[in-house]
Amino acid sequence: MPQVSRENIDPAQMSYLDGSLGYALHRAQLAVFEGILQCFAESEVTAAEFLVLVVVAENPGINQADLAKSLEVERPRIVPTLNSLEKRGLAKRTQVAEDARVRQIHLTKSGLQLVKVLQKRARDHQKRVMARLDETEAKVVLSCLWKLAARDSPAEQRVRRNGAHVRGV
Amino acid sequence: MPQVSRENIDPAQMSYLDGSLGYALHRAQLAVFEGILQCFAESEVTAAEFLVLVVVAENPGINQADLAKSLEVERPRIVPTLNSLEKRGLAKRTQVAEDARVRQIHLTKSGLQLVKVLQKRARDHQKRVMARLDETEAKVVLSCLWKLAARDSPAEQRVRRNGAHVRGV
DNA sequence: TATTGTTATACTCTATAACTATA
DNA sequence: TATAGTTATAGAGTATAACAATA
Repeated sequence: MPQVSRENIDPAQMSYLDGSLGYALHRAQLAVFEGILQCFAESEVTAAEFLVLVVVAENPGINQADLAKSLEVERPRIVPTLNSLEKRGLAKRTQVAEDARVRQIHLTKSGLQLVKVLQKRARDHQKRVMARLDETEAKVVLSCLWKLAARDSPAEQRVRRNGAHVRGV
Repeated sequence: MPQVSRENIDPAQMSYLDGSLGYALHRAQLAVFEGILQCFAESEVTAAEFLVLVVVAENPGINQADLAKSLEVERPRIVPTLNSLEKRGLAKRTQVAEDARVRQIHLTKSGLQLVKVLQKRARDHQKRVMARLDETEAKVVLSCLWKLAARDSPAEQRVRRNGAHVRGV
C-alpha cells in the first residue's frame, strides 16, 4: 500500500488546530447540530424552538424569566421563539391570577405530540453519532462536556450533584 | 446534612437536556470560547482572526481559496478577516507572477510574534480547563470530538490517519 | 424600587449570488 | 468555461437598553 502524503488530500497543515480543544468543540458542534436539524427539517423547528419545547414539556407552567434562566439566555431572546410556537399552535401563554406580570407557558396537545417525536429523533441521531465512539469514549463524553461547560452553570452543578451523564444517551 | 432539593437551586428540570449531546456540545463550546476570547481580549483578536493567523503561520504563502477550504468556510468569509489583519500589519497578501488571480498570504514579523503569544495563551487556557477532567477523560476528549465532527472533514480524516489527539494539550 | 414581558436596536457569524479579472 | 478574489446582501443568533404594567 503506497503511503499517501497529506498534501494530496488536505489543502493545508493543521497540526495546531487538530490539537485545539476549542476548535474541536466548534467543529463537533457544527456537525452534530447539522445532523439534528436535518432530523427536524420537515417539522420546521429551529434549535431554539426545540430547546423551549423540551424545557416547557418538562416544566409545564414555567414563566418566561425562569425559562430564559434555565437555558442561560437573555429574557428577550425567547420572546420571538415563543411567538412562533404560539402562532403554530404548539405552545400557549396564559395569565395567572396571583401576579398579573407573569405568563405561564404550556404546550398544547400538538406541541406535546411534536416534542415527543422530535426528542425521539434527536435521541436516535445521538445514538447514531455516538456509535462512532468506542466504549470508553461513549461512557465519558457527556460528563467531559459538562465539565468543560462549567462556568458554574446550573447544568454543570446538576451533573456534579446528580451525575446526569449516567443517564447515558 | 440536609438534602437540598433541586428546585431551590435550578429554575427548571432539565433532565432531557442534561443527557443531550448536542446541547452539551453547545454549552461546552460557549464556555470554552468565552475563556479563550478573554485570553485574547487585550489583543483584540477574534476567533476567526486567530484561526487565520494559525493556519497561515503553519502554511506560509497559502492562497485564500485553500485557506477557506482548510477551515471549511466559504471563500467570501475570510476576506474581511484578512482585510482586518492586513490593516493592522499582521498579515499581507502578495500577487504571484505565475497566476495573476491568486494572492499568497504571509504573516508579518509582528503577526508571527502575535500568533505565538496567542497560541501559548490558548494552550495554557486549554490546559486549565482540561484539568477539570480526570485522566481517562483528558486522554479521549479530543478524539471523541473529532469523531463527532466527522462529516468526512479533512480534520477528522487527519485524526483518523495520524491520531492527532495523542499530541495532547 | 424591583420584576415580567416586551420592543427596538445593533453586532457577530455565516451563506449565497453575482461581479472582476484572469486563466 | 472555470477559478481566485471580491462585493453586496440577507439571514440567523445573541446581547443591551429602555419601556409598560405590575408588584
